[in-house]
Formats: sequence, C-alpha cells, structure tokens
Amino acid sequence: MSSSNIRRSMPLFSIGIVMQLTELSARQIRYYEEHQLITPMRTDGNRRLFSLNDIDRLLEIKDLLEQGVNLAGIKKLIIVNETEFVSNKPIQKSEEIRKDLSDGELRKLLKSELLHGGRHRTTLRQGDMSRFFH
Amino acid sequence: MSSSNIRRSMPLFSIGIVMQLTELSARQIRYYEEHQLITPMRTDGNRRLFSLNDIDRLLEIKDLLEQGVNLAGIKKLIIVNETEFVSNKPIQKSEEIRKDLSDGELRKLLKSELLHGGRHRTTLRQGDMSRFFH
DNA sequence: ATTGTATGTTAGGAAATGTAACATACAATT
DNA sequence: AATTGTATGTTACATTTCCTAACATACAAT
Repeated sequence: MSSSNIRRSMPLFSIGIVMQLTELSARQIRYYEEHQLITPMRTDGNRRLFSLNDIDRLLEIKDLLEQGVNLAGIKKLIIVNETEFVSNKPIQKSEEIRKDLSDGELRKLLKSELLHGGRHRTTLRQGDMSRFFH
Repeated sequence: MSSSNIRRSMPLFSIGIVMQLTELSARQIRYYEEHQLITPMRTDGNRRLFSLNDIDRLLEIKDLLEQGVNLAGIKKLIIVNETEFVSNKPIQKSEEIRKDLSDGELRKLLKSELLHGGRHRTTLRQGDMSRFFH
C-alpha cells in the first residue's frame, strides 16, 4: 500500500462532519455500516471515525443508490472495485474490467448498473473527496 | 484566494483529532486560541472545528515554542507570515522578507528566532499537514 | 519575593454520538 | 389485496466528548 493510501485511510472525521460532506443522514451512514459497506474506525469511547476513503465510498454508495442499485448490489460492486485496486493492472479499461468479472449474478448487477443513464464518469473508480484537498 | 486555500480553511476536525495530530493537549490548543494565535470555527453547538490551516498553524506554534519563542513572539511571526501570503510577491527570498519587516521590536523577535539553531527548514512558510494528504 | 507565562487538573453542564426499537413509504411478491 | 423486504425517519435513553471557568503548579524573569 502506498503512503498516500495510508493517509487516505487515516481515521479523522466525526460522523457530523461526514454528514455535511456527504449530505447523508446519520441513520443512512450507520445503516450502510451495519450492512458492511463501510467499516469506520472507533475511538476508545466507541465513536465512529471516518477516513477519506470512507467518505469516498459513502459518496459512491449514494451515487449508486440514486441510480437504483440496491445495497446488495453495491456491496458486490465495492468488492469488485477493491479487487481491481489490489490487482497489478489498475489502469485497465472499464470494458476489460467488465469482461474479466462478468460471471454469475455479478453480470446482471453490472449490466443493470450500466443500463442506468449515460452517467459514466468516475463513480466506481474514484470518489469525490479529492476536491476537498489539493 | 485559490480554491486550494478555501479547501484548506474548511472546518473539518474536532479537537480530539487535532490533539492526536499535533500531540498538543486540549488545554494548550484552547490557550493558543485564547491568545488569538488560531481562530477555529464553531459548530452551532459551540464545538471547535479546525481546518488544515489551523492544524498547520498549531504545528508551527508548537515548533516555535520548542525553539524558545513565546506566544507574543509567535503572534507577531504569524502576522508576518500572513502578510507575506497576502502580498503579491509570495516567493520573495527570506532575506528580503526580513529586510522588509525588520522595524521596532519585531526586529529583535526575528533575530532571536534566527539565532536559535540551524533548523531553518520550512517552519514559517509551510505546515506539516500536507503529509496527511496527497 | 513577586510577577508573568504556559500548562495541568478538576468540576459541572451541554452537545454530539451511540444503540435500540418502532414507524413509514415504497416496490416486489404471493 | 395482503405480505414481505428494503431503505430511511423518529424517538428515547445512555455514554462520550467537549465546553467554560476556576484553581493549582512549575519555571523564568524581575
């Protein structure tokens, strides 16, 4: 893992700030955690602490939900995304990724994601927190 | 002000996190605020919220204190620093800066700062929070 | 010996966050 | 039409974190 990734996974933000940054309710954020879409750290006193990566993922989740993907689907997509990052060909094209990973129900999920609107952008690959820092 | 500076002045961090990041006590941080070395934002509920710039400044303060400069001196130095940033010659050499600003007791303060060890680095010009982000 | 500076410690209160339970809206299914 | 599942809202109560204010302390300077 690069030092940049270490920094991006540093637990820094309270849930209040994350609510503002993502425009999600505390209920939503906790619900997504409950379903293991994010796993923020905890303080000694059991308060959640979110990293930049967590916030990026929340923005991803929000985006996918708005496109009609349900939590189960998002979960799979996130795993895809992580696998992709761990692999040593991180710059392969999205078409190739889809070919690599389209088996079983995963294929259906990805297809439904593709069918939804022409909004292709960087949703799965990169969060939006970068805009907060240089 | 650049968009990057806007981001760096965004209030994001609770005092607990800032304590960890700076290794300062809450007492110290509040004391520095009391003496107007920092002015963190507040939530509606009156909790302090610190920006990256605030954290950088706290690291600056800590560094200068360790070099023997007192709060009054640090305050002056910080004003110098800000003036420098606002001016339209932000890349002028440190020697020139000193010439520009060495009048009255300020001269003495800067001198004492210079006398202290050969640690010249970037103390006054740039904080260390950049290491937390890319 | 006194004063000033920087920080520690404690007390009491308020805000933010935690979990848990129940409510609701809506889509999908039977 | 009734039921089930999903995502979220709301409320209640407990705990943690943070607030201010006051007093204590160590040390340097006067």
